[in-house]
Amino acid sequence: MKITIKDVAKAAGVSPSTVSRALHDNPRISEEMRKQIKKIAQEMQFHPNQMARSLVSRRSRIIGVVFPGEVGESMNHSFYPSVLQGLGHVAGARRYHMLLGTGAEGDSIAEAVHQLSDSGYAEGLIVLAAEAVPAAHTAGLPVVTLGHPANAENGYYVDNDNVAAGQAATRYLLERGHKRVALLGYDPQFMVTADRRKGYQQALEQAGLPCREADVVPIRYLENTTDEGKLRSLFERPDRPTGVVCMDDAQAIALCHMLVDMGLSVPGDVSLISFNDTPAGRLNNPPLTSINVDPYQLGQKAMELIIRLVKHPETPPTGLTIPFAIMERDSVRTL
Amino acid sequence: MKITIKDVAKAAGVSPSTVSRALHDNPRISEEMRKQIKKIAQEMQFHPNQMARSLVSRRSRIIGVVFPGEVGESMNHSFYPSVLQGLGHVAGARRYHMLLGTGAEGDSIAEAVHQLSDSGYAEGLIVLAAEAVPAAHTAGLPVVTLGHPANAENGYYVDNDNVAAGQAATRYLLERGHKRVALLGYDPQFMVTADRRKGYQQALEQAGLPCREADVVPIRYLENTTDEGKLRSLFERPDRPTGVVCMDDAQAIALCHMLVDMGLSVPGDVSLISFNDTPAGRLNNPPLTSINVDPYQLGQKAMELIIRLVKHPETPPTGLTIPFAIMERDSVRTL
DNA sequence: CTGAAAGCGCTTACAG
DNA sequence: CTGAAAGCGCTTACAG
Repeated sequence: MKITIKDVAKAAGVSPSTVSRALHDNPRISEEMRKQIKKIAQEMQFHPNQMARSLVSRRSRIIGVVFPGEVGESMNHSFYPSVLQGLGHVAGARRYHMLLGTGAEGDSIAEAVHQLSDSGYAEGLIVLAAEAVPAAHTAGLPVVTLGHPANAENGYYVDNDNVAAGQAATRYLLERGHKRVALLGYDPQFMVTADRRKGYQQALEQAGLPCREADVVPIRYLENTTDEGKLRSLFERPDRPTGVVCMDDAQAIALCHMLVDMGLSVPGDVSLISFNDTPAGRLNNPPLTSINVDPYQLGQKAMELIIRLVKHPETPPTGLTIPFAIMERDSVRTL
Repeated sequence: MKITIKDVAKAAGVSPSTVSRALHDNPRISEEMRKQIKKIAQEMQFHPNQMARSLVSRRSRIIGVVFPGEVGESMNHSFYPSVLQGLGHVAGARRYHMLLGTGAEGDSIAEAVHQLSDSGYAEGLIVLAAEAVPAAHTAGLPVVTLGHPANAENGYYVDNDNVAAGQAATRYLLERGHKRVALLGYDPQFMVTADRRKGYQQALEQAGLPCREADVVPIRYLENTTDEGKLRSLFERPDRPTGVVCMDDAQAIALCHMLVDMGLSVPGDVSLISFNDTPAGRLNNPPLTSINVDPYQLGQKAMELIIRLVKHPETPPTGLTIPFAIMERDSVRTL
């Protein structure tokens, strides 16, 4: 039923070897033979069986991709879709495929990695999280992570310089006359926010400003009412922050709503700068000044790196840093 | 280097056939032998080569998934991430993998389908769009689409009853005293919006209300200023609509901004009901009354259907309808 | 209950 | 320039 290389060989009156070579543009085949065979293969709608091909070549042209959290969950973040787009474009251009780390409900990222490497299909893995991936789990597959792992020297990764970004965001506010700026969304569990916090502190120090414990609000989402209470009280104080650096547009938007609800105006009373430059942030009122971390390029570079890596496993550890840009809009006021 | 079934056989002092059978829990192997072999395999960290396995079994346990538009692009829509989550959960539970339709910049959905089926890895395809997929492109692979194809009788698909949904949304407004309701976001290119429009018209007719051409605004996004102009003029008229059905929360949010900008209040002057029940819609001020089409379940059912289909290709054409629900919030006022 | 053999569909030295 | 043969790593009738 399914047509094989033998069928083509028979139809062309040659051996399977010759067909194989013709299809691969092996130079040791006469020009006309090659054309002839290709034409026949085309007519017969022959598609070489990838399984067989991969079995001998040891190359599947498949890269496994694992997302943090549950599959799709992280997708809601606008950051990941852009990353995926970057990954997809270079994968497509290089004729590679992406295999998704699926996983039953509640599976951890380690399990997804495990499952993907065990599948035996992927030649390499892209892990969209900086958490160290236990080498034992990757079954020897090369891995590139998005975000630098704890021991950056030994890893393959693509990342922003998040301490520089945190510093830049903070400085942006300081340079516009803000003396008390808060940091919203710090989560010690995530390297990204830890790095940005570091930059935040540096900027404060360099400006000779104190770094108050109460000013960094270590929450991730505003859903939690306890946390919202903490936030509210921060802005109820007479010496409230006049500027805040938010880890994500979504937080900034929620904060906006809260402030307006409290009778405070943005940027009239409080200026906001955040991260990720999302569509929602652009649609916000006021449109958010936000740092674009170039997720598309992060994705591109990650895919390029893993492809290089599967082809040349001896590639020395590599860390790529993608530049970020402050997108100036209307949520920051100069004092 | 990479350890094979032969190595395990040698270590266990049996033939490869026996190892294979033990690993597959073939009943014709003694209990102790099975355990023994499994233990050894485990210790040796043996992972059977999937390529070889698939080559003989003709089963890859891989389902190809193609998204509309460019890879990742559609992900920004919150609808697709949820679908993906549904797909991923059942795939994971059934030990299936998902292969993404990648594609170079600007590739069409047809090309993605083509590329995926040509890859030879996928046993079946899920196409997240209702556009008819030319059979010629699928190379005989079973396909399930999200959204009913033009000729629903012959297809395999999962969908909402979008005419009922359009009708329900419209009726929701009519029942609350609205006499003139507009429809925003109609795009003849998409079956979904065409179906909803049909439902909108039915609701109007059933209420004995006229269906004015000017009241259906056939645009997709509000980015386009010309379109915004058209919209504005619609609401500048004294007999402006008091209610509008939006195809998506994002449009409703943008419309909200526009109305506020025009000095109109939501829901004071204009009531809004939209589709997709997104996080952004919930965070909007006011929170949006929106129809949840249950994308997660759409994904689950689609994956279940394709898996059934690859196992039993003789399954007769099947169309699954997923129920929707109106999530009542604060963007609709009773007149 | 277990093994030897054939085969899945391709590729690639090895001969010629 | 082309073909016959061996082999990629597994599975599965076929014997015993």
